[in-house]
Amino acid sequence: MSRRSVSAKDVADLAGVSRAAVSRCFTPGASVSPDTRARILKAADQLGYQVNRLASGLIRNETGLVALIASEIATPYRSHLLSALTEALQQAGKVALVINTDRSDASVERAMRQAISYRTDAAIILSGMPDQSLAETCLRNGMRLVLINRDEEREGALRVRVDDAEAGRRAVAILFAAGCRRIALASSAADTPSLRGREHGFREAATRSGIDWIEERRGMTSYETGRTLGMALLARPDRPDGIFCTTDLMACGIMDVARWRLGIRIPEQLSLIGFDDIAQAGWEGYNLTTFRQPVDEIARRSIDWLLSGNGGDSIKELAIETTLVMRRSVAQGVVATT
Amino acid sequence: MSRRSVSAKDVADLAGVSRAAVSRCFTPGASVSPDTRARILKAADQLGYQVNRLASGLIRNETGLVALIASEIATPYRSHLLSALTEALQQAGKVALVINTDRSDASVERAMRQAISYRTDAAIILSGMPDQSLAETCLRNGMRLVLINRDEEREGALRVRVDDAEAGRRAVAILFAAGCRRIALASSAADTPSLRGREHGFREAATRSGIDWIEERRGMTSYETGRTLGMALLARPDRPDGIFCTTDLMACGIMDVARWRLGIRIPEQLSLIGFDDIAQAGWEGYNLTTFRQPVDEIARRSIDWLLSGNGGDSIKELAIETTLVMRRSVAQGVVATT
DNA sequence: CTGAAAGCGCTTACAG
DNA sequence: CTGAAAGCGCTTACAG
Repeated sequence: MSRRSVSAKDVADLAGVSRAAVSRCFTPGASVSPDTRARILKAADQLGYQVNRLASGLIRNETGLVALIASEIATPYRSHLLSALTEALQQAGKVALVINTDRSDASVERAMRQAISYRTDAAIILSGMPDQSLAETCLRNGMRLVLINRDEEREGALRVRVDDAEAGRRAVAILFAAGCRRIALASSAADTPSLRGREHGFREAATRSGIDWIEERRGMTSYETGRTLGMALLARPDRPDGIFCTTDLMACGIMDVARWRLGIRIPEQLSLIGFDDIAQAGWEGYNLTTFRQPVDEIARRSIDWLLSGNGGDSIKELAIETTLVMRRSVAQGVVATT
Repeated sequence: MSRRSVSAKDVADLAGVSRAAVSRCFTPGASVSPDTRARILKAADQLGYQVNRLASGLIRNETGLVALIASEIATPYRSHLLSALTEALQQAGKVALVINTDRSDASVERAMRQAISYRTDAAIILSGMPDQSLAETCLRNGMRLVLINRDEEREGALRVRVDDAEAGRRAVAILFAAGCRRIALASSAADTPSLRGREHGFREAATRSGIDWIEERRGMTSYETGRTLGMALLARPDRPDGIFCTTDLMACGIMDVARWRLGIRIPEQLSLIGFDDIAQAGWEGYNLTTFRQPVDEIARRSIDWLLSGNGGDSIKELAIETTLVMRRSVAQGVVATT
């Protein structure tokens, strides 16, 4: 705020060269003689010179900034994904601008405008959805768009999708094979694309199998909601003996309520399957069987796409596969299912 | 990358005014007649104009960017703090540039250079420490510096400290009051200022009280380390009946190993106290008595300081108090201690 | 209130 | 290989 920082001009003066030479010295692949390069580098080091990315972004039309737009970023799954994304971005020489939203359309819109303001090279959206016109504005400005676990498509954007429905279907098969005869779907009322997919797959397979099933959907995706869900599902006389919970975080809540409040033994009296494979699912206190989202792969492939020029016919959809992580929250059934 | 985005010139042309007028229209407090303002706003909206913060940052010498430098950002405590900081920053009209480090000096240095490159208004450092000269470079450039839970001071930077040692001392008193007669300190080998403070307080109080105590320090601060610590401390015949663990995350590991591997009942056979009050500490499966770090307060006060001009004699240190959260991991002792 | 002009720090053809 | 010059999109005195 007070003093201005050292500029290329300062370095040029000290090294006895032109400003252009200094610029070239810091531009990969530009031609500078070894001698002047050495002089410039020395002067730069002496002065503590750091190229001003604001100015260079302005004329090169590439800032190195990538916006990460998400809600509930302190949540285990989200923070893991954010961390992977940030890391992958850094590997690629970019830097993450993280913008918190409250999942309302208005806040997503505000976030997108921020991204435009800073002329980020791309925006990766993990929650909510910008409307079509705003997305077009971004694309028109040359900004690339990645939508993670979103439903709708946006012309020119990359959609990253996980096989949610398939997981829901497999969960039913696993519970059935474990000997469960009355199963339940537990989910939040958040109504996001991912949740919908998992719910849909479950319902489809459960209905088709003819097995006795119920469902419960409440609140937002949180541990607390899991507890509510657990009480609603397990405090009744005809309680289910198997539950597929659309999120590990909620599954932890269900498990705790079952175990500590209702005295239900897991997996002997209740089989439970989650989704995400957050760190806690692997903790000894939970040992939750779940579907793992390959967070690092999602991050890596998203960033790869971002970096791979904007070829007109580049891929528009990335299908990511989850993998089943068998732990100890499902009863040993008659048949081992994978 | 392809096309350039719409600029103030475009808006000016459409509205039939000068570029300066457009600029003023988006500068709070600048004088524009209601009539021209309306025309400009209309044109801007039509064109989808968004002020270029790169350019404005360049001349105003204020970018609105704040760097958040931290390692292990997917960890419960860190992600919570990061989330609070991001949120507070947004409330203040700033935006967070988050930079991941691996806690090595080199990576912190790289992060700081990034921050300088983007001319962030400030940098908030949660892990590691930049060397003096680099910190001075930042300060000289008018960048403000906040050090959270760091030891050393940097002239002109704000240090935010939590009463770590006091917590360590109180933990000893609580364990003693709970009837524990052989207590242990469990910590990671990470050797960060916060950990050192908590360890120091514990040792001091334990030694002074004359109670029988041991300690174990291993690995990095993680759940897994907690399990290792638990095995080391609890699988021995003369195992402690009370443990103060410097981090909730590790305490969860200790608790799980005690309960599920060694069959030790908590709190009947073992009292456990953690630190941080991460979400999991409040989960029914853990119910961990711990010291809460007021994350939102830390974030809010740090940002307040950032915003409050750089008055020469502004405060340089912020002492934050933790509060004891009594849950159910400590045995009911003779006396209730708070 | 409003516009013309200068300037922030950079990069990039264009000559030499 | 190197420098002079133009220009990126903005803001801010300076006149009017």
